[in-house]
Amino acid sequence: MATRPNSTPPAQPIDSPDRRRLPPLLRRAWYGLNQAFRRRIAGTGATPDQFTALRCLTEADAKGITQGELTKLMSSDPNTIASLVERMEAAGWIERLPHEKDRRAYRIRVKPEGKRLYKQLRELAIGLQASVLTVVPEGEREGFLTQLAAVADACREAAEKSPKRGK
Amino acid sequence: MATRPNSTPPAQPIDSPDRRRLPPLLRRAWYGLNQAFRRRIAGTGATPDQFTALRCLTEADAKGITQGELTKLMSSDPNTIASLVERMEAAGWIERLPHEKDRRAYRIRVKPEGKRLYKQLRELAIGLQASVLTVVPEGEREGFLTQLAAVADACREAAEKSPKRGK
DNA sequence: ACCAAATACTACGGACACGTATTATCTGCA
DNA sequence: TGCAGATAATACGTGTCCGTAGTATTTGGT
Repeated sequence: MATRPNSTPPAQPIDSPDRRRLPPLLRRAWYGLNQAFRRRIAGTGATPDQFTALRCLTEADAKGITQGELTKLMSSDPNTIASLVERMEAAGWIERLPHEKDRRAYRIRVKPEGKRLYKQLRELAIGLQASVLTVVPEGEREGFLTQLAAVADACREAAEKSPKRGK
Repeated sequence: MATRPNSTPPAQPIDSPDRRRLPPLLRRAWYGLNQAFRRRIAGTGATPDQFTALRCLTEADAKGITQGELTKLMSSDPNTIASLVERMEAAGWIERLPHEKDRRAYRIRVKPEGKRLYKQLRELAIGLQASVLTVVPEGEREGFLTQLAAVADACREAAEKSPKRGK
C-alpha cells in the first residue's frame, strides 16, 4: 500500500480525489489556518476575526472608518460586523464616535488598549503565515498568491452575481 | 493612477497590500465561494455545509461512515458535525444506524431523498467551481491546486501542532 | 422644497465553528 | 482479569455568518 516517503505525513494518498478540488481545499486551508491561529492567541482573549478587524482598522485608520467600510475590508456582512464591533467596544479595544458628516454612521477608532493588543497578535500572525507559506517554494510564492487573489476576486464576483433577492 | 487593463474589474488597485497576504486572500476566497454557493442553492433548502456532508458521505459510502470519520473528511469539529447530522436526519436526508462493532458510534447512511438532493446540488457546485477556476490559466491550474493542497495541509498541521490544552 | 430610492445601522433568528465538560464504550497493558 | 487512558457522542455556551425586516438619515431628481 503506497509506501509513502517519510516526510510530513499526508492525511490521504496523493491521488485522493479531494486533493484536486477547489472547494474542499479552500475549506481545509481556511479552517486549518483559523484554528491554528485561534489556538495560538487563545491566551489573549481575542478571536481571529477580532484580529482581522483590528488589522483593517489599524491600516486604514486616520480618523476611523465606518462599519460599512469595515464590512467591505473584511469581506464580511453588515450584521456580522455589527455584533463583532459591539463585543470589541465592550472589551474596550475600540470606540464608536459619531460621524461628522453622516448621522447614520459611526467612526470606529482603535483605543490604546486595542493597539497594544494588535501589536501582540500581529507577531503571532506573522509567524504563522510565514511558517505556512514555506511549503510553497520561494520562487513560486508570488505567482501562487497572484493566482489565489484572482480566484478570490472571482469568488466574490460570483457571490455578487447571485444576490439574495432574485436576479 | 494605474490604468488597469480592461479585464475583470479588481476591487482594489493591484498593489494594495492585501493582495499579497495569505490570510485575507483565503478569507475572501472562502467566504465569497460559500456565499455564492449558498445563494445558488437557497431554493433547495440545503446549506453549503450540508452539501459538503452529502458529498463526503456519498463518496465514502459503502456501509456508511461514523460521525468521527465525517468530522475528519470535512476538516471540521465533532460538535459541529453532531448538530449538522442532527438537522440532516430531521430533514430526512440521512439516517443513523447502530454501528455493528462499536456501540458508541453510528453508521450514517444517505437516504434516497438525500441522494436525489445531492445530485441536484452537485450540478450547481460543479458549475460554480468551473466558472471560478477559469480565472487561472488552463496550463497553471494543476500547479495552483497542488500548491493550494500543500498550503491546506500545512494549515491543518499547524492547527494540530497547537492543541487546545496547553502545549 | 419635496419625496422616492438608496444607504448605515439595528433587531431577530437559524446554522456553523469550536472550546469545555460529561457519559458510554473500547483498548492496551500489567 | 482489571483498570487507567483513549475514543464516539452529547450537552452547553460564546462567537461568527448571513438572511429578512425595520428605523433613521442622506441623496437624487423634479
